[in-house]
Amino acid sequence: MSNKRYWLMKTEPDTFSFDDLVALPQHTDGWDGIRNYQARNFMRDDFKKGDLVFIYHSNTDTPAIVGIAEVVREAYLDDSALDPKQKYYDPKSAAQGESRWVKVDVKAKKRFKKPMSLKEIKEIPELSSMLLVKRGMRLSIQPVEKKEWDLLLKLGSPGPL
DNA sequence: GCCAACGTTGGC
DNA sequence: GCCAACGTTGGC
Repeated sequence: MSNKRYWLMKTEPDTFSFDDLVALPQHTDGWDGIRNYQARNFMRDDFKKGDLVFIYHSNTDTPAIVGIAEVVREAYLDDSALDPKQKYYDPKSAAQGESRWVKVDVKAKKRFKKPMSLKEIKEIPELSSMLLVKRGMRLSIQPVEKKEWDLLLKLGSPGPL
């Protein structure tokens, strides 16, 4: 487990919040609906069981990192792409008969006692390397460096769910 | 393979 | 609601 990696996943709290994840059985859900190749490739090729993930609320009043989750199941097919009734329906996948997208299962572990807002993160020079603060960076799944992770952990004071 | 048009993201 | 940035699509 020495090669554990760290990640950040965005979610829009109006659609699916950290609290929604916590409320589920085992605090666990499949992270489906990712429809971007770069994000998919991270999940498919690099996400390993035991990796840790910051959950980030985007497109909301105060965008912020709000908690921590753990990867509990590695990549498997995201079949929500095949169902026309689903929000994340993907006609191309349906035409192929197999989803081109994948999901992983994540389990909520800790809640930041002090959510780290995007505004605060931007004010910390040591975090200027984060993809999150780069202009125009919309990637919904991003790698996080260990030193960035450790600093955010210290600042966010993670506690029980 | 190029690239214009279009759709989405997401901060503000 | 605005709109810049970016990704995808599809005609050629």
